[in-house]
Amino acid sequence: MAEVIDRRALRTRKALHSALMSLILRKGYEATTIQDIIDEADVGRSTFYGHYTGKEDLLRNGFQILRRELTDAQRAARTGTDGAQDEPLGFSRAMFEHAAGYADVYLAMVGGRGGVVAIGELRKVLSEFVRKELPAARDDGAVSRELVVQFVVGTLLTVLTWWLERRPGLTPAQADAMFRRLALNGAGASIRTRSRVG
Amino acid sequence: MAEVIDRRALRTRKALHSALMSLILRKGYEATTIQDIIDEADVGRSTFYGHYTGKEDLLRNGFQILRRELTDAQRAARTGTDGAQDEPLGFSRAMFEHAAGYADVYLAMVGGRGGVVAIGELRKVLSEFVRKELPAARDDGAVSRELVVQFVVGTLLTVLTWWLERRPGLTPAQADAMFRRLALNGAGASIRTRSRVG
DNA sequence: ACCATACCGAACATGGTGTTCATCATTATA
DNA sequence: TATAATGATGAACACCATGTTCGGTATGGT
Repeated sequence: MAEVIDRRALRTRKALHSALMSLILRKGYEATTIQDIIDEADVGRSTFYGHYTGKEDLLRNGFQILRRELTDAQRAARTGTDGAQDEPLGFSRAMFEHAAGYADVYLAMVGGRGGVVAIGELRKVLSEFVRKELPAARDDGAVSRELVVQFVVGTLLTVLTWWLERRPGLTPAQADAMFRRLALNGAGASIRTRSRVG
Repeated sequence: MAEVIDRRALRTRKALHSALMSLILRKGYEATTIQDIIDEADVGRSTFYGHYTGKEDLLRNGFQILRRELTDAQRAARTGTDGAQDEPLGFSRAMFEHAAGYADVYLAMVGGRGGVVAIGELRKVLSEFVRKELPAARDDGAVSRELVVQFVVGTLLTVLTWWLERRPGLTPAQADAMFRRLALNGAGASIRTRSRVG
């Protein structure tokens, strides 16, 4: 659909996307105006509207790219080191690796800077992956399947945000380990100090 | 600080708060303009700016009220049914009860409708409560204390959102039970269908 | 070299913002 | 009940971002 070929158009779109990222990191999505974007990207006003209907459209468009990249990374990881592929929540490692490579982009999305739109889109993309990873999960009466999906996505975002904002020194593997521990076993072990397991 | 006494001022502030809530539920926080608010509340433009510096200020102000109410509900629950007070995460029950009573307000805050500001403020308030509840949690090398706090708050918001938006029929006690299960034990039991515990 | 097309930039109407001010209404209090 | 204080009103204002249009310019594909 709508194959873009002309170099000029590609140049413009890349400039707009990267301008938006810079501005989100600098002053947040909500506070960023289209005027800011076209100034930062050095692009004419009418040119912007020739490509996108507004800043929300521009942002959403970026997520299509992210989704593609993440899917590819997923596939690569799956075919690469086989063995760890059918672990529960085995998809997360590739995501943390990807986030390490594009830390600035993820940082722009996460933690409020990207506004409701960014978090919403990110949740949507991650939910797809999580659902794919929990195909046969039984819906035990206690906790519904969809709640489990939301819980896992929420935990993923919590660890991701905490990692990028407060412990950027950790390796993707370390962040992933914390995510798996919390998502699979909860925080009980870190909370119950005096009471026993039973 | 700044004791408000005059009935007229109270009337105006209440009208503005309730107008904002209605509008958030109807069209979302971002899309709501100050013009909308003063129209809905039937209040003069200059009157609005006499009380608040903008819509963000109005929203933030509402959270001070929420925090007070929640703290009171907390205290009441603690003195009322003693015995369950020192359970791990024992604060959550009172919160779910409170949310049931003010479902429309919570619904306006949660799930994106309230914008980044609302979620941020809600996180801040809830974080305070969670930190108070985990005073002596040991910082085992695996997962840092602050990450645990963020994880618990995130899980709280996940369950809260899911409850209000998709299962409004459940009782506060049922929602609370799901929260405790996920926060303390994780989703491992709901995910691992074929593999054993070891 | 040609032509399609992407970009430019200025101009425009529209609508929200935040402020000021003179006037009117309501309140607390004597 | 009279009065002084304070809050509410609504119109007017300059300012800025939005989204659209259009004639002219450049760069790209072939």
